[in-house]
Amino acid sequence: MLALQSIRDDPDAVRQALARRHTDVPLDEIIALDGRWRSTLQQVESQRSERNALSKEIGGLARMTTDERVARREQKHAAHRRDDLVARSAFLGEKLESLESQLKEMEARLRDLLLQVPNLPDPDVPDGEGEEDNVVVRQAGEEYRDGWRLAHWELGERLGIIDFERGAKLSGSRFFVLKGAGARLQRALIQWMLDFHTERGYQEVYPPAMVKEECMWKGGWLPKFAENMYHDAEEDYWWLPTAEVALTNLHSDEILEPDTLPLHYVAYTPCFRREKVSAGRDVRGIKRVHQFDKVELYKFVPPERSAEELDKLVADAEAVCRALGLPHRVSRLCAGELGFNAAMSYDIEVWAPGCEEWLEVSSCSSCTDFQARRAAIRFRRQKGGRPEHPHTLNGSGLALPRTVIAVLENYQQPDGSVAVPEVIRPYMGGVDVFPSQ
RNA sequence: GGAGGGGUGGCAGAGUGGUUGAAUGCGGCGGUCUUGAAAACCGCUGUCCGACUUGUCGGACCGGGGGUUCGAAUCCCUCCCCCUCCGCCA
Repeated sequence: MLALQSIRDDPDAVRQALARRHTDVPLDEIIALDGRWRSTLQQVESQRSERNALSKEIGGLARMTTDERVARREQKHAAHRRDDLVARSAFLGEKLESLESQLKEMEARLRDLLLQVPNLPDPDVPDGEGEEDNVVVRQAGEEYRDGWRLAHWELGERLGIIDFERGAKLSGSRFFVLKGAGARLQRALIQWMLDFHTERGYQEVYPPAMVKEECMWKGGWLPKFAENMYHDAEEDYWWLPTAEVALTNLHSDEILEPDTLPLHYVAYTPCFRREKVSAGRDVRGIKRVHQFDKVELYKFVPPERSAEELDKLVADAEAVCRALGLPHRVSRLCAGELGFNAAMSYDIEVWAPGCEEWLEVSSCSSCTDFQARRAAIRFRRQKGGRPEHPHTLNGSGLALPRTVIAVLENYQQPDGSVAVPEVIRPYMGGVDVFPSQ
């Protein structure tokens, strides 16, 4: 959520920044409504102030009428005056009631509008509308093709480690079953990644996989992505589309004490997405599925450190690719490609030489104070200091099924077997190759 | 799922429907005293919103929402959460 104050201060700057996203935002309605809201608020508050003063006086008079020490005559006088004030207060109350209900309506509408506005792109984000405008900032390894490599769906089936038919039998399309060494490989990757990031200073977190609807609003996933998430029909449970939601909300409605920032978290969770928006795309293989696992990195940092921390976050995700020996590239997203919460993002893609495409395995973003404001997360620099909103950053480190794809396709041997990356072997119980069947 | 108990400031804990943003204690910050520290004493010590002379004024907040009333932390309804006991269960 943007600060209303920043829109008031410089509406044109906000308008121009949002225009770079190429989406419609109800900014004019917000500005107009805010003006009406403030003038109504002033009326309401001055009337409340008047009523409070009357109440105080009524209270004093009421006490006089029952006080034995007060003369009969004066009690009578006080009672009259009290009745008079009560009548005035009642009249005031009626006027207030209608103003207050107007005010409430405006507040609800204003909030509703404000929640639809995405974050402002950082000035350093390149212009552009689509994927083709993203800027590759560095690449390690080649986008190689050598003819004989199988795509993971074929390779996985031949090795007996990915079972699409049974996945579909259990749950339908876009579900899969991993077996034997495949299941083991994914588990090994998860465990290795958690250890990897923990050693680099992230604290491991195991959050719930279902959260309240409120968390989706606070995390910036509602209202925009309602179509893409699963939720319980009877109870207020929403399945995580990413651990990011849980991690954002870890500190919602909190004021963090001095010296608690920065906070670096790493969480492994399953993630659930409807993929309604992408219906028909990537239906083969395990690239785009309804349930997948992900190791997520998340940071809460003081605003002045977010740029530096974003670079480090990207570096940490890249380090995973490097350690696994996967060809990868990093690109800075253009303004039109930024997610709703993000002010700046880098995507990390690994090369999959079997299906011959770049796979997005991580998207690292700075959400500036946007999520923190939505979720009411604040911190103090010193004891008793003014609370401020921290910046929040998130990124995958990495998304699993796609990493599994990349490992299988990059490490397959001409004889049909698949080697296990060096760093993963200790987690595979000594297995260093999946033999061809 | 059944029965009962409870949600008040950073914590503990008061609070007959009317000068209660809220007693008191602890903690924290500042000061006096002291060579220094402790003790003692004194003062300060929440969050959000609005207005403008930017320092002050006003408003809101006692789990959430609604109601009664001239006026609600206090009364009523409803929801949520926590605790205890019983049942069930990985």
